[in-house]
Amino acid sequence: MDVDSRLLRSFLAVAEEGSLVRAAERVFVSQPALTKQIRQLENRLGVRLFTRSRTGMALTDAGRELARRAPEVLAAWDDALRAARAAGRRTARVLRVGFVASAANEATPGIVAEFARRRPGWRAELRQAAWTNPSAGLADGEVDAALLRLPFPGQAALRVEVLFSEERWVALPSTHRLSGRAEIAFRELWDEPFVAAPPETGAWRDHWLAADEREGRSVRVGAVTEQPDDWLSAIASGYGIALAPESAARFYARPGVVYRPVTGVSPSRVAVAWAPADDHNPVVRDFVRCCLDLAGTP
Amino acid sequence: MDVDSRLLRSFLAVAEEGSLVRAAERVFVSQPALTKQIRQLENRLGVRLFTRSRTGMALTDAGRELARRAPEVLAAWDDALRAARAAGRRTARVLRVGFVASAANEATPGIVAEFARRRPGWRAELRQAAWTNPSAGLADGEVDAALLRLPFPGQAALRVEVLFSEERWVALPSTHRLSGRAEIAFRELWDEPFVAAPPETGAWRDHWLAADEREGRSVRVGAVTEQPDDWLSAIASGYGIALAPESAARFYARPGVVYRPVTGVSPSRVAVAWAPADDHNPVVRDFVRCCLDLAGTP
DNA sequence: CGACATCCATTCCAAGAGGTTATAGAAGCT
DNA sequence: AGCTTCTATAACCTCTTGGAATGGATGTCG
Repeated sequence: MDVDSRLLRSFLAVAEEGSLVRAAERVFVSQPALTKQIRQLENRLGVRLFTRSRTGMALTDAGRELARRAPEVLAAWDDALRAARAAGRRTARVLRVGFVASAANEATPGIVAEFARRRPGWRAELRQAAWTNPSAGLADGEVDAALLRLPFPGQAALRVEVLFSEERWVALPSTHRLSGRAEIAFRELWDEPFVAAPPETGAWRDHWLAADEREGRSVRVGAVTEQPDDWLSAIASGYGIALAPESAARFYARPGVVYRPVTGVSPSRVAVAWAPADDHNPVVRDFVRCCLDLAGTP
Repeated sequence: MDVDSRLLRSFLAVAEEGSLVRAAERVFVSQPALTKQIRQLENRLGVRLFTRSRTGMALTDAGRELARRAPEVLAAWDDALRAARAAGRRTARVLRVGFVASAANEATPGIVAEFARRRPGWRAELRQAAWTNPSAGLADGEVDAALLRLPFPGQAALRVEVLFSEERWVALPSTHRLSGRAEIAFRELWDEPFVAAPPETGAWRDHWLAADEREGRSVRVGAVTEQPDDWLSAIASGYGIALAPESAARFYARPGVVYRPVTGVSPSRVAVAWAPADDHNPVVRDFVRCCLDLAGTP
């Protein structure tokens, strides 16, 4: 009765999409591969899970039953694996800290050092997350704590402590007509194309487009990027401009890109976040303490 | 984070046995295969699950955590698959009925026919179970109902209705010194070697050895078999004798084996059993009804 | 003290699972 | 009729996985 959990995930994707083609691209495999996976699952169960037709794949009774139960099974599964990993980290005395690129700043090395001082024997392991993962792996248990920019999707389900605020500047190609200005009013940028984060990052994307500080005007998106490198390239190549924390001017300097202060946009806030399950985890608490203590003293 | 459930089962086996070699034979794979499976699981989790030594495999903290959670995850998994299968059978209008070989009798075809009459469109599917599976697949959800001999292991967790009683006879090799007798007292057989069911069948095995009707004397086991064919062969070859229901004389006649009435042993009881979860399942209830109605009328 | 037994790890090889691309086939839509 | 949009199939390739044999380390026993 052994089934790879990937089969169940594929099954759920097909069940939810109602189509092999759509599910295939969601799960990042080809459509024939999915066809085979589903058939394999059906054979192993000895039960038809879908009725096929030109209009797509519709669940049978058996399929509906499986689709009803599969999510919690997969969740329990992931939980167990996560718990094992966490236990391993505990004995190895490693605290995993995720961060999104833009949250890196001058205080970070100090925080890590201070943590090592307060927790002898422990080590903070930093892992950078792509922008498609706006909670930096906290939401799915990949890390124990995260340094983030607010707001981010899933924020409500996590504990968050704001560390400091930082002005938002704008990153321009050096060839841009405004690149010579010492300071720019945000309203001058309303009609510029922007380099944006992927749509699935929701509120986070909107924040960096300052979507709600444009007095209702819509945003022109000139490019979508997932990583700092691509982001810088896109700006340098003139696909668009972008808001960025002031510190990006130091951390993400690159020929062809200039950073200028912007007036008329709210500042950005950097925070440390952790899972509610770790509220009483002394190691996580210590790390958060370090962050708060060092936030103001770069 | 996809993991084949087989990996988890292997992991549990190693965790429980504390040894790759022993776990390997329990899971029916070679030891190198298990070595690889465990390492694969560890790599995928990024955590050591065992500390290796010549004395065996000892769980790490992470391993202990996983071992603690894995069983219920696997159970939930199996439950979900079982539920899907059951749903499929429901729409296909198939009732699966397990039976152990010795419970087959003259009434069985009548029961199936009567069930088909009462539930038009439905079909009872009979599946014979090996003696190593004394609940005939009911305990693990393979079947919806089962025809069994009492007592059997796991009986307490199931619903049971006795259908009828039947005398126990003895099956002897035709060359046996007592084979000419028309009737035999059980005490005359106390010192004979018996052909027995595998040890894991517990109370069921003891019942057919009449272990508690020997006034304390221990049983000599001449052979262990798992299937009727082997059982008959073992008797015919003189490895031992065995108690059997009277109807076996008709259902399992074979040259070289004779059946004789025995006095001094209690009769055997045939029952229909089902899972408590199906208490209100009208189809199962109907089937049970058919069994009860036809039990007395071969 | 040497032969042996008992672990787990490693190597090599064969078989199979599972993926991809290309294509077929069915059926609605314009 | 031609086009689109589904799923199914075929052909091919790669990588995984399991088995047998073997190695290495370490107790154990005569």
